[in-house]
Amino acid sequence: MVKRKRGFRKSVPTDSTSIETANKALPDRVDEAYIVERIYSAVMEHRLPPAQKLSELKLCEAFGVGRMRVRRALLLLSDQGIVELEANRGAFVASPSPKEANEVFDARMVLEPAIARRVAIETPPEYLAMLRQHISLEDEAREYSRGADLIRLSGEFHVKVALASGNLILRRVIRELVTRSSLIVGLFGASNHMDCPDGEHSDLLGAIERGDADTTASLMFEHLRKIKDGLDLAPPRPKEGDLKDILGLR
Amino acid sequence: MVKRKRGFRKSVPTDSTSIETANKALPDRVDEAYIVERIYSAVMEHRLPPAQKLSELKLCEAFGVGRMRVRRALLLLSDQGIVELEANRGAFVASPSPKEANEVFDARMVLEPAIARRVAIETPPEYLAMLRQHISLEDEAREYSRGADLIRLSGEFHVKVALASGNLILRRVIRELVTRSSLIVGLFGASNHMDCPDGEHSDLLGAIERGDADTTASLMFEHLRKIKDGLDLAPPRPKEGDLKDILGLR
DNA sequence: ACATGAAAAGTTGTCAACAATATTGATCTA
DNA sequence: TAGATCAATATTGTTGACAACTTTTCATGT
Repeated sequence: MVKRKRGFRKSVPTDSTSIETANKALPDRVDEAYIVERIYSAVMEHRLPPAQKLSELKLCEAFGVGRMRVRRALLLLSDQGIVELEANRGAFVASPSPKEANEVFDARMVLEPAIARRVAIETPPEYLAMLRQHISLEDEAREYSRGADLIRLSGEFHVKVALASGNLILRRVIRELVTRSSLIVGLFGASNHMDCPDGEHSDLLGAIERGDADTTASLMFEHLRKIKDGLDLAPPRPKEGDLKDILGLR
Repeated sequence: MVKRKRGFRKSVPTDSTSIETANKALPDRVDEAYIVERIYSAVMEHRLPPAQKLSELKLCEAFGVGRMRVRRALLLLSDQGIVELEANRGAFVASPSPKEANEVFDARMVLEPAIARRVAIETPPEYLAMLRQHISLEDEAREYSRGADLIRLSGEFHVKVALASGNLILRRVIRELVTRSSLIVGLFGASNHMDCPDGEHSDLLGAIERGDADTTASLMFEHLRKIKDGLDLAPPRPKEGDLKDILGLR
């Protein structure tokens, strides 16, 4: 993405923030890509809620970098729809409208079945092992009711399926959509949070392993449809101008 | 993408560059998105060749903006694989390796048939009209042997098919891949440049109009395969270490 | 108490100067 | 002449200061 050669971070703050919760040791060289990755992760784990303000100063302190790095990272994130930049107001975690949410899931329902079909047709065995292992992680998280992990793992499964195509472009596209979906589920997720219904990932992998392309594709499609149907996208959140309607003053 | 409110460009140079060849009037507000769009276009029209140096100073003069804007635009472009940033050396139009070229076309052959199928199943009529009109533009360019236009139009057709899904996310994904393909064709295009063979776009649209989803998908797949087969991706360009091999000094 | 509006504080946007690195070109040597 | 060395030049990377804008605070008047 962006190459660089030398340099040192200047100050490693010891306090933890909502992004650096894990308090991992920062890498020697913190570049834009690293900041983007961490924010990606935080969104996937629902640690960064939609509309959360991302102050430049706070991010600078959290990552121990100058403002330039942070601004570049935020620009990249905004280009991917994870962050929204408002002029002179700063950066906020994106808060997709129902319309955008629809678009994201619509896109996933077109793309992911095609990718899954392709994976079913031809996959290096090491990827199959990876997917099996991933599902066992999900089972574990479910068994011990570790909700946060389960949310993240459910999303990551879809990214790993795309990765199993061996094509990093496909992985990137799906990863972007999955991350946005994570925000959407956080916003519109119904009470009964069946984000990724229990056995479905396993069924899907079964079809892949059998090389059953058609079943794989339709399982993926239905899987996504179920997730989407589990959302409450009905009421387009009111905009400023709708105040009269809301107050019944028409 | 990025919002802003007020401001003026400061100086509008009158000279034309390889990017601003058309010498269009610059918009009142030149933001990153505009610069990105113009470079996109220039790549699609093969006016910017692979490995072309994109000097910050030249771009600043061409667009009449400060260095910051240019750098941000270049960062976005590099994130999309259109531009490569080398530390302390600057920005260059990307020059995909055969491996990357393969990955791009591989991704397209997975994604585009799925998108086209979806378009065949359900498309607003205004989009169908748009596609028909586009094809007539292609015919015209072919008839009058306007090669540059034909190249650009051939790529744009694929973007418009994605747009016909009504989903801007899908359009964006395909646009990125088509632009990269344009670089690839420029690099590896065979002598007999059958970039997008004559009647194929028309056949494809026919299947879409009939609502024949399966035929649409397979026509798109075969169409892309033909383009890819028309490339000469065989010899992975030698890297530094291979010099001995090349010179037969093993 | 409430609303209004002005000042203050805080945050983001922009720019210009400087530092670090790469490139060019001249000079010298074999 | 070819190659190497080193200074001069040009380009990119980074930083800090300042300008523009937003938000908050607080005083004032009704």
